Amino acid sequence: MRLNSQDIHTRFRRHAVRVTRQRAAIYQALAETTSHPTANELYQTVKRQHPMISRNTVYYTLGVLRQAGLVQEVNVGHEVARFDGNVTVHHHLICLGCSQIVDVMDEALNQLAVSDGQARGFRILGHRVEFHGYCAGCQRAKLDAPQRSRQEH
Amino acid sequence: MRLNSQDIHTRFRRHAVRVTRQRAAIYQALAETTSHPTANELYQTVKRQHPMISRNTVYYTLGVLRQAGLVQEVNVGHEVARFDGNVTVHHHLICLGCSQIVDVMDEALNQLAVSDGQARGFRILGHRVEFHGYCAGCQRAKLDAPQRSRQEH
DNA sequence: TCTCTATCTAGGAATGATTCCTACATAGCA
DNA sequence: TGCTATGTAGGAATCATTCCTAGATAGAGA
Repeated sequence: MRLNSQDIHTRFRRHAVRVTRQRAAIYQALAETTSHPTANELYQTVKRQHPMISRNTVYYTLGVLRQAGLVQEVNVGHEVARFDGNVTVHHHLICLGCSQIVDVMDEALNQLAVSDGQARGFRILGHRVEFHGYCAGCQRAKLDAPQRSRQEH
Repeated sequence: MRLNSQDIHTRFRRHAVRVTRQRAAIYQALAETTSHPTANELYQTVKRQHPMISRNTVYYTLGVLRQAGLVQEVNVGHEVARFDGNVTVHHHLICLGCSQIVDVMDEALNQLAVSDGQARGFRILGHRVEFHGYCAGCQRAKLDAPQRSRQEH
Protein backbone atom coordinates (compact mmCIF):
# COMPACT_ATOMS: atom_id res chain seq x y z
CA MET A 1 0.00 0.00 0.00
CA ARG A 2 1.43 3.35 -1.09
CA LEU A 3 1.38 5.93 1.67
CA ASN A 4 1.90 9.66 1.21
CA SER A 5 4.36 11.41 3.44
CA GLN A 6 1.62 13.21 5.37
CA ASP A 7 0.09 9.84 6.33
CA ILE A 8 3.43 8.61 7.53
CA HIS A 9 4.06 11.79 9.49
CA THR A 10 0.72 11.50 11.23
CA ARG A 11 1.18 7.85 12.10
CA PHE A 12 4.68 8.39 13.44
CA ARG A 13 3.74 11.39 15.57
CA ARG A 14 0.71 9.56 16.96
CA HIS A 15 3.19 7.01 18.31
CA ALA A 16 5.67 9.70 19.42
CA VAL A 17 8.19 8.61 16.80
CA ARG A 18 10.40 11.30 15.30
CA VAL A 19 10.05 11.63 11.56
CA THR A 20 13.16 11.50 9.38
CA ARG A 21 13.52 10.82 5.67
CA GLN A 22 15.26 7.56 6.36
CA ARG A 23 12.55 6.33 8.71
CA ALA A 24 9.79 7.31 6.33
CA ALA A 25 11.53 5.50 3.47
CA ILE A 26 11.96 2.33 5.52
CA TYR A 27 8.35 2.38 6.65
CA GLN A 28 7.18 3.11 3.11
CA ALA A 29 9.19 0.19 1.73
CA LEU A 30 7.57 -2.11 4.25
CA ALA A 31 4.07 -0.79 3.57
CA GLU A 32 4.47 -1.35 -0.16
CA THR A 33 5.15 -5.06 0.00
CA THR A 34 3.28 -8.11 1.25
CA SER A 35 6.43 -10.18 1.29
CA HIS A 36 8.17 -10.08 4.64
CA PRO A 37 11.54 -8.52 3.93
CA THR A 38 14.67 -8.92 6.01
CA ALA A 39 16.53 -5.93 7.42
CA ASN A 40 19.08 -6.31 4.67
CA GLU A 41 16.45 -6.40 1.92
CA LEU A 42 14.94 -3.21 3.30
CA TYR A 43 18.41 -1.68 3.37
CA GLN A 44 18.93 -2.56 -0.30
CA THR A 45 15.55 -1.13 -1.25
CA VAL A 46 15.90 2.10 0.67
CA LYS A 47 19.44 2.62 -0.55
CA ARG A 48 18.12 3.27 -4.04
CA GLN A 49 16.65 6.57 -2.84
CA HIS A 50 19.09 7.15 0.01
CA PRO A 51 22.47 5.92 -1.17
CA MET A 52 24.17 7.13 2.01
CA ILE A 53 21.87 5.30 4.43
CA SER A 54 23.63 3.01 6.83
CA ARG A 55 22.62 -0.55 7.55
CA ASN A 56 22.81 0.46 11.17
CA THR A 57 20.09 3.05 10.68
CA VAL A 58 17.84 0.39 9.20
CA TYR A 59 18.33 -1.85 12.24
CA TYR A 60 17.90 1.03 14.66
CA THR A 61 14.79 2.29 12.90
CA LEU A 62 13.19 -1.15 12.74
CA GLY A 63 13.78 -1.40 16.48
CA VAL A 64 12.13 1.96 17.06
CA LEU A 65 9.15 1.16 14.83
CA ARG A 66 8.73 -2.24 16.42
CA GLN A 67 8.74 -0.82 19.93
CA ALA A 68 6.21 1.80 18.81
CA GLY A 69 3.99 -0.97 17.43
CA LEU A 70 4.20 0.33 13.85
CA VAL A 71 5.93 -2.77 12.59
CA GLN A 72 6.03 -6.43 13.54
CA GLU A 73 8.93 -8.82 13.56
CA VAL A 74 8.38 -12.34 12.22
CA ASN A 75 10.83 -15.13 12.86
CA VAL A 76 10.87 -18.50 11.23
CA GLY A 77 13.18 -21.13 12.61
CA HIS A 78 16.63 -19.72 13.19
CA GLU A 79 16.52 -17.75 9.99
CA VAL A 80 17.18 -14.07 9.61
CA ALA A 81 14.59 -11.75 11.16
CA ARG A 82 11.81 -10.59 8.82
CA PHE A 83 9.51 -7.62 9.15
CA ASP A 84 5.85 -7.05 8.53
CA GLY A 85 4.11 -3.71 8.10
CA ASN A 86 0.80 -5.38 8.91
CA VAL A 87 0.36 -4.91 12.65
CA THR A 88 -3.18 -6.18 12.90
CA VAL A 89 -3.49 -9.54 14.63
CA HIS A 90 -2.81 -12.22 12.07
CA HIS A 91 -0.98 -15.47 11.55
CA HIS A 92 1.43 -16.95 9.03
CA LEU A 93 1.77 -19.66 6.45
CA ILE A 94 5.42 -20.59 5.96
CA CYS A 95 6.84 -22.49 3.02
CA LEU A 96 9.45 -25.04 4.06
CA GLY A 97 10.81 -25.01 0.54
CA CYS A 98 11.39 -21.35 -0.31
CA SER A 99 10.83 -19.76 3.14
CA GLN A 100 8.17 -17.41 1.85
CA ILE A 101 5.71 -16.13 4.43
CA VAL A 102 2.06 -15.49 3.64
CA ASP A 103 -0.37 -13.69 5.94
CA VAL A 104 -3.44 -15.51 7.22
CA MET A 105 -6.35 -13.51 8.63
CA ASP A 106 -8.80 -15.78 10.39
CA GLU A 107 -10.98 -14.71 13.25
CA ALA A 108 -11.22 -18.25 14.63
CA LEU A 109 -7.46 -18.41 15.05
CA ASN A 110 -7.54 -15.17 17.04
CA GLN A 111 -9.73 -16.76 19.70
CA LEU A 112 -7.41 -19.54 20.87
CA ALA A 113 -6.80 -19.97 24.57
CA VAL A 114 -4.88 -22.25 26.90
CA SER A 115 -6.85 -24.19 29.49
CA ASP A 116 -6.30 -22.97 33.04
CA GLY A 117 -4.77 -26.28 33.95
CA GLN A 118 -1.98 -25.78 31.44
CA ALA A 119 -1.51 -22.03 31.84
CA ARG A 120 0.71 -22.51 34.93
CA GLY A 121 -0.09 -19.01 36.26
CA PHE A 122 0.92 -17.23 33.04
CA ARG A 123 -0.93 -14.06 32.13
CA ILE A 124 -1.29 -14.46 28.39
CA LEU A 125 -1.27 -11.35 26.22
CA GLY A 126 -1.39 -12.84 22.77
CA HIS A 127 -0.53 -15.74 20.59
CA ARG A 128 0.71 -16.54 17.14
CA VAL A 129 0.03 -19.49 14.88
CA GLU A 130 2.47 -20.65 12.22
CA PHE A 131 1.41 -23.16 9.60
CA HIS A 132 4.25 -25.03 7.91
CA GLY A 133 4.01 -26.63 4.52
CA TYR A 134 4.88 -26.26 0.88
CA CYS A 135 3.59 -23.54 -1.40
CA ALA A 136 2.15 -24.39 -4.80
CA GLY A 137 5.43 -23.63 -6.58
CA CYS A 138 7.53 -25.77 -4.27
CA GLN A 139 5.06 -28.65 -4.52
CA ARG A 140 5.57 -28.66 -8.28
CA ALA A 141 9.34 -28.45 -7.87
CA LYS A 142 9.32 -31.38 -5.44
CA LEU A 143 7.69 -33.72 -7.95
CA ASP A 144 11.06 -33.99 -9.69
CA ALA A 145 13.36 -33.56 -6.72
CA PRO A 146 14.18 -36.22 -4.08
CA GLN A 147 12.19 -36.21 -0.84
CA ARG A 148 13.56 -34.14 1.98
CA SER A 149 12.86 -34.37 5.69
CA ARG A 150 9.89 -32.54 7.12
CA GLN A 151 12.06 -31.53 10.04
CA GLU A 152 14.44 -29.53 7.94
CA HIS A 153 13.35 -26.25 9.49
CA MET B 1 13.35 -38.20 32.34
CA ARG B 2 16.41 -40.33 33.07
CA LEU B 3 17.17 -42.76 30.25
CA ASN B 4 19.55 -45.69 30.46
CA SER B 5 22.13 -46.10 27.78
CA GLN B 6 20.35 -49.13 26.30
CA ASP B 7 17.22 -47.03 25.73
CA ILE B 8 19.25 -44.39 24.01
CA HIS B 9 21.02 -46.94 21.87
CA THR B 10 17.74 -48.45 20.76
CA ARG B 11 16.18 -45.10 19.93
CA PHE B 12 19.18 -43.91 17.99
CA ARG B 13 19.52 -47.11 15.97
CA ARG B 14 15.80 -47.11 15.21
CA HIS B 15 16.40 -43.78 13.52
CA ALA B 16 19.65 -44.91 11.88
CA VAL B 17 21.69 -42.55 14.05
CA ARG B 18 25.19 -43.68 15.04
CA VAL B 19 25.69 -43.93 18.78
CA THR B 20 28.63 -42.16 20.36
CA ARG B 21 29.24 -41.17 23.97
CA GLN B 22 28.97 -37.51 23.09
CA ARG B 23 25.65 -37.96 21.33
CA ALA B 24 24.21 -40.04 24.13
CA ALA B 25 25.27 -37.41 26.67
CA ILE B 26 23.69 -34.59 24.69
CA TYR B 27 20.46 -36.49 24.22
CA GLN B 28 20.43 -37.50 27.88
CA ALA B 29 20.93 -33.88 28.97
CA LEU B 30 17.97 -32.84 26.86
CA ALA B 31 15.77 -35.68 28.10
CA GLU B 32 16.49 -34.78 31.72
CA THR B 33 15.18 -31.24 31.59
CA THR B 34 11.85 -29.63 30.79
CA SER B 35 13.48 -26.25 30.27
CA HIS B 36 14.43 -25.68 26.66
CA PRO B 37 18.19 -25.30 26.71
CA THR B 38 20.28 -23.53 24.11
CA ALA B 39 23.12 -25.29 22.29
CA ASN B 40 25.57 -23.52 24.55
CA GLU B 41 23.75 -24.58 27.73
CA LEU B 42 23.83 -28.17 26.54
CA TYR B 43 27.53 -27.78 25.79
CA GLN B 44 28.16 -26.53 29.34
CA THR B 45 26.16 -29.39 30.83
CA VAL B 46 27.75 -32.14 28.76
CA LYS B 47 31.22 -30.73 29.31
CA ARG B 48 31.02 -31.77 32.96
CA GLN B 49 31.22 -35.43 31.93
CA HIS B 50 33.10 -34.90 28.67
CA PRO B 51 35.56 -32.08 29.30
CA MET B 52 37.06 -32.45 25.83
CA ILE B 53 33.79 -32.16 23.93
CA SER B 54 33.72 -29.46 21.33
CA ARG B 55 30.96 -26.92 20.90
CA ASN B 56 31.00 -27.91 17.27
CA THR B 57 30.07 -31.48 18.15
CA VAL B 58 27.09 -30.20 20.09
CA TYR B 59 25.87 -28.21 17.10
CA TYR B 60 26.52 -31.05 14.69
CA THR B 61 24.80 -33.58 16.93
CA LEU B 62 21.77 -31.39 17.49
CA GLY B 63 21.49 -31.11 13.72
CA VAL B 64 21.66 -34.87 13.32
CA LEU B 65 19.12 -35.52 16.07
CA ARG B 66 16.79 -32.89 14.69
CA GLN B 67 16.90 -34.35 11.20
CA ALA B 68 16.26 -37.78 12.66
CA GLY B 69 13.24 -36.42 14.51
CA LEU B 70 14.68 -37.20 17.94
CA VAL B 71 14.82 -33.57 18.97
CA GLN B 72 12.90 -30.42 18.15
CA GLU B 73 14.19 -26.91 17.71
CA VAL B 74 12.20 -24.04 19.23
CA ASN B 75 12.77 -20.45 18.25
CA VAL B 76 11.39 -17.44 19.98
CA GLY B 77 11.80 -14.07 18.34
CA HIS B 78 15.33 -13.60 17.11
CA GLU B 79 16.77 -15.21 20.19
CA VAL B 80 19.23 -18.03 20.29
CA ALA B 81 17.91 -21.41 19.15
CA ARG B 82 16.55 -23.65 21.91
CA PHE B 83 16.02 -27.39 21.88
CA ASP B 84 13.30 -29.67 23.12
CA GLY B 85 13.57 -33.40 23.74
CA ASN B 86 9.79 -33.65 23.58
CA VAL B 87 9.01 -34.49 19.96
CA THR B 88 5.31 -35.18 20.40
CA VAL B 89 3.08 -32.53 18.85
CA HIS B 90 2.76 -29.74 21.35
CA HIS B 91 2.78 -25.97 21.67
CA HIS B 92 4.52 -23.38 23.79
CA LEU B 93 3.91 -20.74 26.39
CA ILE B 94 6.64 -18.08 26.28
CA CYS B 95 7.42 -15.59 29.02
CA LEU B 96 8.18 -12.13 27.64
CA GLY B 97 9.97 -11.33 30.88
CA CYS B 98 12.44 -14.15 31.44
CA SER B 99 12.16 -15.97 28.07
CA GLN B 100 11.29 -19.28 29.70
CA ILE B 101 9.38 -21.71 27.52
CA VAL B 102 6.74 -24.05 28.91
CA ASP B 103 5.18 -26.94 26.99
CA VAL B 104 1.43 -26.96 26.37
CA MET B 105 -0.28 -30.19 25.40
CA ASP B 106 -3.82 -29.52 24.21
CA GLU B 107 -5.61 -31.69 21.72
CA ALA B 108 -7.82 -28.81 20.56
CA LEU B 109 -4.76 -26.84 19.48
CA ASN B 110 -3.58 -29.76 17.40
CA GLN B 111 -6.69 -29.60 15.21
CA LEU B 112 -6.30 -26.10 13.78
CA ALA B 113 -6.64 -25.58 10.06
CA VAL B 114 -6.56 -22.74 7.57
CA SER B 115 -9.65 -22.16 5.48
CA ASP B 116 -9.20 -23.11 1.83
CA GLY B 117 -9.73 -19.51 0.81
CA GLN B 118 -6.64 -18.48 2.77
CA ALA B 119 -4.44 -21.49 2.12
CA ARG B 120 -3.33 -20.14 -1.27
CA GLY B 121 -2.51 -23.59 -2.62
CA PHE B 122 -0.21 -24.50 0.27
CA ARG B 123 -0.03 -28.12 1.33
CA ILE B 124 0.13 -27.79 5.09
CA LEU B 125 2.06 -30.40 7.07
CA GLY B 126 1.83 -28.99 10.56
CA HIS B 127 1.47 -25.94 12.70
CA ARG B 128 2.72 -24.49 15.90
CA VAL B 129 1.08 -22.16 18.39
CA GLU B 130 3.04 -19.81 20.64
CA PHE B 131 1.34 -18.04 23.51
CA HIS B 132 3.09 -14.93 24.76
CA GLY B 133 2.69 -13.51 28.22
CA TYR B 134 4.24 -13.22 31.63
CA CYS B 135 4.92 -16.10 33.98
CA ALA B 136 3.86 -15.92 37.61
CA GLY B 137 7.33 -14.86 38.74
CA CYS B 138 7.64 -12.05 36.21
CA GLN B 139 4.14 -10.78 37.03
CA ARG B 140 5.21 -10.34 40.65
CA ALA B 141 8.45 -8.67 39.58
CA LYS B 142 6.54 -6.26 37.36
CA LEU B 143 4.46 -4.95 40.24
CA ASP B 144 7.49 -2.97 41.39
CA ALA B 145 9.16 -2.36 38.03
CA PRO B 146 8.14 0.25 35.42
CA GLN B 147 5.88 -0.88 32.55
CA ARG B 148 7.60 -2.17 29.44
CA SER B 149 6.23 -2.50 25.93
CA ARG B 150 4.36 -5.62 24.92
CA GLN B 151 6.18 -5.52 21.62
CA GLU B 152 9.58 -5.97 23.12
CA HIS B 153 10.03 -9.43 21.73
C1' DT C 1 36.23 -61.27 16.92
C1' DC C 2 38.86 -58.47 13.48
C1' DT C 3 39.19 -55.19 9.62
C1' DC C 4 37.99 -51.50 6.99
C1' DT C 5 35.75 -47.44 5.77
C1' DA C 6 32.28 -44.10 6.14
C1' DT C 7 31.21 -41.07 9.51
C1' DC C 8 32.33 -38.48 13.85
C1' DT C 9 34.96 -35.43 16.80
C1' DA C 10 37.96 -31.50 18.20
C1' DG C 11 39.48 -27.32 17.48
C1' DG C 12 40.55 -23.45 15.00
C1' DA C 13 39.12 -20.29 11.41
C1' DA C 14 35.40 -18.08 8.84
C1' DT C 15 30.86 -16.15 8.33
C1' DG C 16 27.27 -13.10 8.83
C1' DA C 17 23.48 -10.95 11.34
C1' DT C 18 23.16 -7.78 14.78
C1' DT C 19 24.82 -4.48 18.21
C1' DC C 20 28.06 -1.08 20.05
C1' DC C 21 30.55 3.26 19.84
C1' DT C 22 31.10 7.96 18.57
C1' DA C 23 31.33 12.29 16.09
C1' DC C 24 28.46 14.94 13.34
C1' DA C 25 23.56 16.20 11.81
C1' DT C 26 18.84 17.37 12.58
C1' DA C 27 13.71 17.20 14.29
C1' DG C 28 10.83 19.66 16.60
C1' DC C 29 9.87 22.01 21.20
C1' DA C 30 9.87 26.57 23.24
C1' DT D 1 14.90 30.78 15.10
C1' DG D 2 17.91 28.49 18.52
C1' DC D 3 18.79 24.73 21.44
C1' DT D 4 19.10 20.12 22.79
C1' DA D 5 17.71 15.54 22.86
C1' DT D 6 17.75 12.25 19.53
C1' DG D 7 19.04 10.31 14.97
C1' DT D 8 22.52 8.97 11.40
C1' DA D 9 26.77 7.03 9.28
C1' DG D 10 30.24 4.11 9.41
C1' DG D 11 33.58 1.42 11.42
C1' DA D 12 34.58 -1.90 15.03
C1' DA D 13 32.96 -5.53 18.05
C1' DT D 14 30.11 -9.45 19.33
C1' DC D 15 28.57 -13.88 19.17
C1' DA D 16 25.84 -17.80 17.44
C1' DT D 17 26.52 -20.79 13.97
C1' DT D 18 28.95 -22.99 10.13
C1' DC D 19 33.07 -24.46 7.59
C1' DC D 20 37.38 -27.01 7.22
C1' DT D 21 40.50 -30.67 8.23
C1' DA D 22 43.30 -34.18 10.45
C1' DG D 23 42.92 -37.80 13.56
C1' DA D 24 39.49 -41.12 15.95
C1' DT D 25 35.87 -44.56 15.97
C1' DA D 26 31.18 -47.02 15.18
C1' DG D 27 29.50 -50.72 13.28
C1' DA D 28 28.78 -53.51 8.88
C1' DG D 29 30.74 -57.41 6.83
C1' DA D 30 34.17 -61.19 6.76
